[in-house]
Amino acid sequence: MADFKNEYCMHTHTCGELRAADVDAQVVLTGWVWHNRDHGGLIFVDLRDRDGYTQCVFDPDCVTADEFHVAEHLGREFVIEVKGTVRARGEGSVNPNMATGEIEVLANAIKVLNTSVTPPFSIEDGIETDETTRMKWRYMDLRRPEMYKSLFLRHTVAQAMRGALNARGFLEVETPILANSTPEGARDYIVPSRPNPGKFYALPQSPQQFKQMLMCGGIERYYQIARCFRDEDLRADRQPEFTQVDIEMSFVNRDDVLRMMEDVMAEVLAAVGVEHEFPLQRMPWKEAMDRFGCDRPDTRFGMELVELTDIVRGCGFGVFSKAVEAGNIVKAINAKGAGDWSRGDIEKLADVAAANGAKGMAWIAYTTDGKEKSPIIKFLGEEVHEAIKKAMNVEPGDLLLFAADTFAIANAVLAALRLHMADLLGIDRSGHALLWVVDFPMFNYDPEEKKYAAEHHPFTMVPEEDIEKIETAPLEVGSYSYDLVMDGFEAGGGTIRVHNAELQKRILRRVGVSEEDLEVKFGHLLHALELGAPPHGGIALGLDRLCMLLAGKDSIRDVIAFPKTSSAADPMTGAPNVVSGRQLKEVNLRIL
RNA sequence: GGGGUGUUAGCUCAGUUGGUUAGAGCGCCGGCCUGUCACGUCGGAGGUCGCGAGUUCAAGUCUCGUACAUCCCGCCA
Repeated sequence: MADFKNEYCMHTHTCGELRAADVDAQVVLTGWVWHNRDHGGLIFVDLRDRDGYTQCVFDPDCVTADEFHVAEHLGREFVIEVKGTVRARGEGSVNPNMATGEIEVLANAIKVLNTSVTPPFSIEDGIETDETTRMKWRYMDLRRPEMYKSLFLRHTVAQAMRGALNARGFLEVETPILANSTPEGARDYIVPSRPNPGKFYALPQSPQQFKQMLMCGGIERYYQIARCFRDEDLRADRQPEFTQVDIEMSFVNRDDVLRMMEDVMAEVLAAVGVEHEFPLQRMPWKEAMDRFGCDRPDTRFGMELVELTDIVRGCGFGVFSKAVEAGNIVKAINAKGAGDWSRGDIEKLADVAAANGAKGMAWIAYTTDGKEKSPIIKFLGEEVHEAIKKAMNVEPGDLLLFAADTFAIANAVLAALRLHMADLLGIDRSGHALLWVVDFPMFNYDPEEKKYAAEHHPFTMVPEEDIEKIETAPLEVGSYSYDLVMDGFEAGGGTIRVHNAELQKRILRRVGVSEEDLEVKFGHLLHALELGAPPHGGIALGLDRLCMLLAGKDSIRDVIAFPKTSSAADPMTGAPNVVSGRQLKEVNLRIL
């Protein structure tokens, strides 16, 4: 119900707020015609606005013949103004399914403010209309109550963020959209500079460098609800432009940032009516990988990964024993309840494994009537099989799925299978689970490019005792990094930053930055660190993902007013589009 | 860049082994109807089967290509 005054507008009430207490009131409603039920001598019109809908009744005794004729010919989505009297509905005609179902408005005047052609789809919740159609007429899609609800939730989250951060001394500061290309990282969106022929801006992938500069500028506590841009392929949870709640603080350590974020999140969740325990669990990255196979575990259900490398070492099944010999790992999950599945259904799971890089997928099924099915039991040997059953806590009705591969692939495969099986088995994943994943390794190694890369980013502080290993044992270097994980999604991530110029140079060299680029690309940062940069750190939250999860949607498109399709296009406006030859010439560009 | 699924009326979909005039529900248009709320009821209109080739006596249906959407892998510090 509206919680603001109906002022500065044509109506006296919204379509969602009239109640029995308003009976006999003279009211003016405005809105869209939702459903029109013409009974010949009596017409019911459900009038809808963002706040709800109200039944308006047209009786020929109460309006002029002309006005009754108008009411007879109202089409869907006509925009009208109705003046009338609130009256209680008669016995038996109260509608308990609608908020305003106790009353109706007996019209004594109607004015058509605008007509409408037939809408391209029904303005209702739960429609299964193709997304291209919804996006082409996005303004019609937005009239659906659930879309308004999602945008309202997003507004509530954003305002709660602002309120919580404002109360803690954070300044909202805007940083440039016309920025510089980001060294490494995602592909940039680039913008030609007219006064600088041949030179380009890049839209920011995040305000990372600017917020560090703000700390160097003595702002001490900054936040921004910042649009970020990455020219990479889309996913259900990835759009080319998206929104981060970007936060940075000076004179803090990791624990300070995490506690601050927990306090802010507690206020945000309270604002949208979600309960969660605080402080949040802090799970080391290694533990997340071991138990869930990924760095953003959905901890709302079990089916955890179990490492069997030592058990199958030297066993008779070559796929396992050779993997162990090669220094790889063997892990498995126990999908309880799938033991009676057909061989065909189980083999289909290998597609999921293959899509994530597995060369095959071994399995053992234990039927509820005590039988064992598997292509591999005969190779394992009794002793090894028994050890596996014990390690996996096997009972009748269980299905074991195995991965034998590198650390990265085996974990990725089982992490995907775990989520896939949870879906197929209908495992309850309602509610929300937030946790921190901490202690990411500072570097990872890309064997194809034969180089080290930063796991988070190269501005991340490493623990004092690991600094000497940057050159000697980079994979053993830890980091002050943290991800906020919610329901299996990375809802945010951050680090304590390097504030020492020499250390920053060592890290940048480690990830392959040349001496020349140290000056050209990172000179401003390195100079800032030499000029009294305070210890600082921060975090960025993915506002779209957070709202998607809180709204219970499967895609961030449902919490973005005007999202892009998978080809990064907007069917409504037609963007992107060609530009004139004159425009190209002005920015010194020629299309190849 | 790769894989899966899909594209038939305004919307959501069905369409058998390749075979007569491509169907349904909703919506739309018209008639009737004074208590409905997914109103009811009678009648009607509405199709480049995404696009382009090919096979065939014959293609919505088979083959190839292509576009777009959607999910995933790569990618996303």
